[in-house]
Amino acid sequence: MVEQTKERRSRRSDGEQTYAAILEAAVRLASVEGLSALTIGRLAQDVGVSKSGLYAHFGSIRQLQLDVIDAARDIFGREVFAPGLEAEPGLAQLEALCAAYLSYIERWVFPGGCFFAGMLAEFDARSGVPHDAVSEDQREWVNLLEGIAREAQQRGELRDGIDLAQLVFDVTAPVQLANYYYVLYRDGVVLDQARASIRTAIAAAKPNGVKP
Amino acid sequence: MVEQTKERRSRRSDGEQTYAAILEAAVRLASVEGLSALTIGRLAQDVGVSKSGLYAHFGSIRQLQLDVIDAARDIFGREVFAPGLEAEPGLAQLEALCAAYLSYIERWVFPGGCFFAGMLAEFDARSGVPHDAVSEDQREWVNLLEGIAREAQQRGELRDGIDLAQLVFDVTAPVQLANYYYVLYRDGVVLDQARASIRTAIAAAKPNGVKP
DNA sequence: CCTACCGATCGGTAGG
DNA sequence: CCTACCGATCGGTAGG
Repeated sequence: MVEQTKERRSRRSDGEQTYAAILEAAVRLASVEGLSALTIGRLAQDVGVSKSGLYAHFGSIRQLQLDVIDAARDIFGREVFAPGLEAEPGLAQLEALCAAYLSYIERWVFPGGCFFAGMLAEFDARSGVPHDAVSEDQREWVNLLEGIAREAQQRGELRDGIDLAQLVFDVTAPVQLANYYYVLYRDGVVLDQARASIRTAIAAAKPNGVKP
Repeated sequence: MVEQTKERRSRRSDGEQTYAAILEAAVRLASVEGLSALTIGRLAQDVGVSKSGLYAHFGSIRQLQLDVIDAARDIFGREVFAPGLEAEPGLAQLEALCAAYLSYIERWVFPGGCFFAGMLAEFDARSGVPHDAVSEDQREWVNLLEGIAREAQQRGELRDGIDLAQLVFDVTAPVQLANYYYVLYRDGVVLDQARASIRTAIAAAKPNGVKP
């Protein structure tokens, strides 16, 4: 009896399935127009439910925004962190993470480009919960990359006296700019420019690399 | 008589003065919260006029947005282009423009960081008039810098076979990321990282510089 | 999950 | 420049 009920419900619009469908639509909308442009009314119309239907799932627009951020984090983890971290720890992993990021941009995982690059620009100058979430997410990226750079250093893959934070900045800047310009112009040249920039920064960090 | 009338009007809220005050408030609001967050009602309350008072000046929210963009362009020209272009044509000018940009960020010319970096992220994925304006403004920046790099090349300041577009990308990426991170964390370290990044890129472009 | 509703605010207009 | 208004949409709630 119980199983039958479950089956019947999941064949239609099961609660979880609806929730996932709503979140996916919300993430896509927020990635293109910003989290601030995400309204209950528009989203309800997009998904084909009533406004109060959305309130049953999220309770408030703030909670919806938080759930959207969490959903985007899952996607980023799956599409960038996971493949990037499969590489050998050390410089190879730093390169792999940058490559995974550029691939994620190139494959239009989000229709508006990197969700978190969008959030960064949308909330950097404001205060509040989304600003703090952006702040944490950027710290997480930088801290992860600095940890990987430190691992590379301990493995002797870096020349003496290198500034790890500077190295992370030097690979983050090109991937970030590539994201905005790729979305704006939809021209892959900028991805190649970012790749060249990263190659140069990593080559310059190696012991036998050119010293600036 | 005419002069007296002019004087009396300018002592109060002259039309031009009101227009300028409205635009300044609008530019500041848009720089922090985005051009999409700029509403007639909020702006009217901020400035202390009625909504229809704003319509007398701008006619529509779209026109207000265009006027805001134009006002921001003037400020950018005065604060970045003008001081940057005072340097000697060639590599010195490329360096000076980047330095002027970072100074403009550091001095909080706009309370939300670089107005056009904000616009880039807000409208890169949308279509419409603001998107096209963003597109033109970014092209203008890149074209100006590429022209300066070409001038440097003709003066023999660059090594053979250098990719001018790549050089421009390599100095634009750090200033762009520095803007977002400086607004987010309000920590000048990121400005120094951008300066170091630019120094390296320009040094590597010189004939006697290190070749990657 | 739905319909039906709330006050507030949106862009914009009429008339002065 | 103002008051007074328009229909549409906002986030959210009541009651089912």
